[in-house]
Order: sequence, then C-alpha cells, then structure tokens
Amino acid sequence: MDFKHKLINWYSTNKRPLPWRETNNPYHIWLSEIILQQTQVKQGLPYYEAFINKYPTIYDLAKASETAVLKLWQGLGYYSRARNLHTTAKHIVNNLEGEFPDNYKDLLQLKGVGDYTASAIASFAFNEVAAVVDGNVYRVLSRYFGIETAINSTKGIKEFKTLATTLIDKENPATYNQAIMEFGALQCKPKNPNCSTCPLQISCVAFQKKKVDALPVKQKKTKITTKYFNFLVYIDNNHNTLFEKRDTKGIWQNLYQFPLIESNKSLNSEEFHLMDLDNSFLKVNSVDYSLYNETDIVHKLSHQHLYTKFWVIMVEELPIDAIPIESLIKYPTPVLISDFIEVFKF
DNA sequence: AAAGCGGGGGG
DNA sequence: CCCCCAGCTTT
Repeated sequence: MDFKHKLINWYSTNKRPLPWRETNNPYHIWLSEIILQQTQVKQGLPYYEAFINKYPTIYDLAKASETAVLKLWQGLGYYSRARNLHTTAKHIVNNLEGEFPDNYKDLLQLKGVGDYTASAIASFAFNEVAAVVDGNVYRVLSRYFGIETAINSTKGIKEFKTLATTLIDKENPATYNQAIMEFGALQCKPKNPNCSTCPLQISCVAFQKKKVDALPVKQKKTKITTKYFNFLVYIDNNHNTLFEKRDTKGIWQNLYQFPLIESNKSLNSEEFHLMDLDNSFLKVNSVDYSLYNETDIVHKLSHQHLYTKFWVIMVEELPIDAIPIESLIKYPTPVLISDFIEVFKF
C-alpha cells in the first residue's frame, strides 16, 4: 500500500466524529475552517456550534452587526478572523447572490481565506483536487520524507505545497486531506508522537534516522515586547461606567475596553496620582480612586506581555456616553477585560 | 522576508 | 519556561 492509502486506511479507523465532517455545506465548512485557523479542535468546537446556532445561514451572518459577531467570537483570539468572516459573508450575499465560490481559485479571493483554507473548502465541499498544507501536514511530510527545509521559509512553503500536491489521492481528495491532518493531530503529534504504533514507521525517514524530534525545522521565533496598561474603571452615582471601542489598528481591533493609559513602567499609586491624565475624562488627583490589583495582572499574547493594573475611580456623574455597568456584558471585549468584569464587585 | 495578530494547552 | 495549534494580512 502506498502513502496515501495507508493514511486513508488509518483515518477510517481512527478519525474523530466532528460536525463539519458530516456536511457538504460550504458555508458550514468555511465557518469551521476560519475558526480552526491556528486553533485546536477542542478550543474551536464550542464556537462552531454557537455560530451555527445563531447564524444558521450565510444570510443570517451577513445581516448581523460586526459587534454581535465579535461578541460571539470573544475569547477565541485573532479577531481579524471574525471581522473578515463578517465582511466575506456580506460580500457573498450582496455581490454573489448568496452563492459560495465553488473552486480553489475563486475561494482564494475571499478575505481571510488563504492557500490552506481555499484548498480545504474546495476539497471538502466541492471535491476539488487541492492539497491542504497546515501545521499537521508540514509535520507529517517533513518527518516522513526527512525534509529539513524550514517550513516557514518561502522555499519551504513552496516545496511542501508541491510535495503535498503530488501525494494527494486524486480519487478521494477530501478524504485524503482529512486523513493527513488527522494523522498529524493524533498520531504524528509535535511531542511524543506514537511512532511505536505508526503504520508509516517502516518507511519514515525521520524515524529511521532518529530525527523525529528535530522535525519539522522552523526558523526564528517572535520576540516579545512588554507593555504596561492602566485601565480606568470609572463608576458614577448612577452606576454607569465608561467603555470605549479600540478603533486603532493593532491588538483587539473593534473590541471594547475601559479607558486605557499606557505607561513605560508599572505604576504605584503615587506615580499614578502624578501622571498627566489630560487625555482621560477627569483629573485623577481631583477624585476618589483606588487600585484594584496591587500586583500586575500579566496577560500574555503571542508577542506581547501586558502588565496590567485596574484603577477604580469614583465620580459623581459621567458624561452622556457612559453606559450602565449591567450592560458591559453585551460588548465584545478581550479576555483580559471580561475576566476583570466577571470578578470585580461593582 | 518579516512582523503582527489571541488565547489555551501540553510537556 | 517553551512550543504548538485545520494561517492570513500587512509592511
């Protein structure tokens, strides 16, 4: 048996039952693929169910507000996926008469859809012979063929895509694509792969050369920057607070937060008192305020560490755009903020 | 070619 | 602590 048939054979007895494998609906498949970008199945599954329930068709998603879509996406991260998801839904409904593009080339034009996702939708929904190359595929192929080209280099990306294209089962592209990814996720895992029970062991170059742990090769790592965030949690006599939309580019775009002041170091109460707060609503030194957390709450993103303090500021009355504290939960927020709202006793 | 973008989980 | 996850877009 050759490579592709061994994989498909393994898949037939080891696959997990997943909802997006039970459908040919391109909308459902697209939704699942966007959710699963850089996200493990376990983490994405409940979000998939929630989106299918709230937005059963692409028309439902298209007519939703971006805020509502972001709210349902809250906690999943990489929020540009949600914004692009919504943009693409509107595009398909408004410009393509609700008809999903049905081939790799056209799918690739959609916002938020790259080579992997276009290949996945084309094969799963339309049975097109388009090879997927995700993190699992990189790992399986680099190990099995002993390829040491960095998977995140331009050369590596081309090399692996070409190889994947030669390997795909042209009779069963969808099943083959599912099989190699599932194999990478369950058998040929990043750490402690199950080589002893692997059906490909005998012909696996990495196993024979004892290089399984060294593959795949990946170049460089992202360097992490540290930032210091001070959130201003205003509370007035009417039980209102200030909440604002992050409208700038960068992290958490279009999500909501308490007014934020960034500092170049972690501030104690005295330093905060002295800070020039001209950009905030009130002069802090003229009001009653307290520090919620003495030690910084450290929120770690993939390339930023956020050292955070929440300053609670009592005032008599906030401006007209203040919102009732009870309505905070309606807004999409970063996990850092939603965690605070959940724990803080307003 | 490199950087930016989340949050959770494994070892 | 580090790495990885059904990657894509922008610079």
